[in-house]
Amino acid sequence: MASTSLSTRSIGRLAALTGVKVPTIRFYEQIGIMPAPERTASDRRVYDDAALRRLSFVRHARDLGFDLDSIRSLLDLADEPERPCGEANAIADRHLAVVTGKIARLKALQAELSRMTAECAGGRVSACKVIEVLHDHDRCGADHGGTRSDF
Amino acid sequence: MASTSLSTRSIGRLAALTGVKVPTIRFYEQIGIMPAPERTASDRRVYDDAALRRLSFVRHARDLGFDLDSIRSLLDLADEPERPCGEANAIADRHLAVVTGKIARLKALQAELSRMTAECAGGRVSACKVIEVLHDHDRCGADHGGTRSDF
DNA sequence: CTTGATCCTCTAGTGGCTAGAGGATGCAGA
DNA sequence: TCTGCATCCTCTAGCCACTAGAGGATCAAG
Repeated sequence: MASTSLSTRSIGRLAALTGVKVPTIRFYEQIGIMPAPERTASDRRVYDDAALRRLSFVRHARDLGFDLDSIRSLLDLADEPERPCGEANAIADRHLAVVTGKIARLKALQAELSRMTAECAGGRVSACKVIEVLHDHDRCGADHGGTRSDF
Repeated sequence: MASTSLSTRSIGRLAALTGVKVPTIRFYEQIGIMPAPERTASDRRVYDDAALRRLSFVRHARDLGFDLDSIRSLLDLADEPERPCGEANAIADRHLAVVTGKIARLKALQAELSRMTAECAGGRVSACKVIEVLHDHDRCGADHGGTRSDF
């Protein structure tokens, strides 16, 4: 195991170290993702190394697109090394499926959008393929039937 | 020109025809995407064919991932067929670039996530690749440096 | 001592809806 | 005619993950 340094830092320093913005750190504290840290006499937050590790974890998970609820579960798991890791895998798998689905939908959109813009000759709106496709969905390739959900 | 039928319908019927939910139609009216329609004596909304066409347009544009601000611009353009369509094309092109960027980022995430889950042997959390990668970003393939933005 | 960076709390806004309260109206069957 | 349910109305609040700004205290450098 590496030596555990015992330094502390302000919220701004923590923000710089992790790439998480200062208001976001306070927000994470408010919603319980980060624990309330110690304070100086003048009420400033002081973060220890555990906080630094935890926030880095959160940041990396957010970078990978996990929502804060999943991150809460992953943090709980990370705190108990003896538990089996099936749950962590399940969370990651679920997220992977979501990501894969999004890619598929976005690719369909990409195809449709490039068809739209490629076919437009650049005349007047009355002859514009972009507007036309939007007006008359039958002229659109794919069937984006039900779920708009998110992108 | 095709014959313009002169039928009308309730908000529920309009919702069924377009696939846009009733509260969403009211919301679109509130924010000015849809104009305030005529009302019956008992204050119920009555939609004509122009409203039906406009809402279908909005729905298709949303399906393609355009945000409501872009849709506002596209609606303005669609209402003036004599204007040149360059602006419509520009909006679509900008959106296409956004979509293409999202696909690229999501593919990187997909690769990282599947690597994470594939390498996990299914033991305890202490040996879990998923948790490990999240803890130590250096073991992660890609560099998701700055922008988390949206997914 | 002054200046400017950083910190504090608090509220409100973003996008694009969705959910629910609390009530009025409309329409079909018994 | 009554009953009951579907649909409609307005209004407010909530969702996610932040972000922005007001209004003020404190700190560190020159």
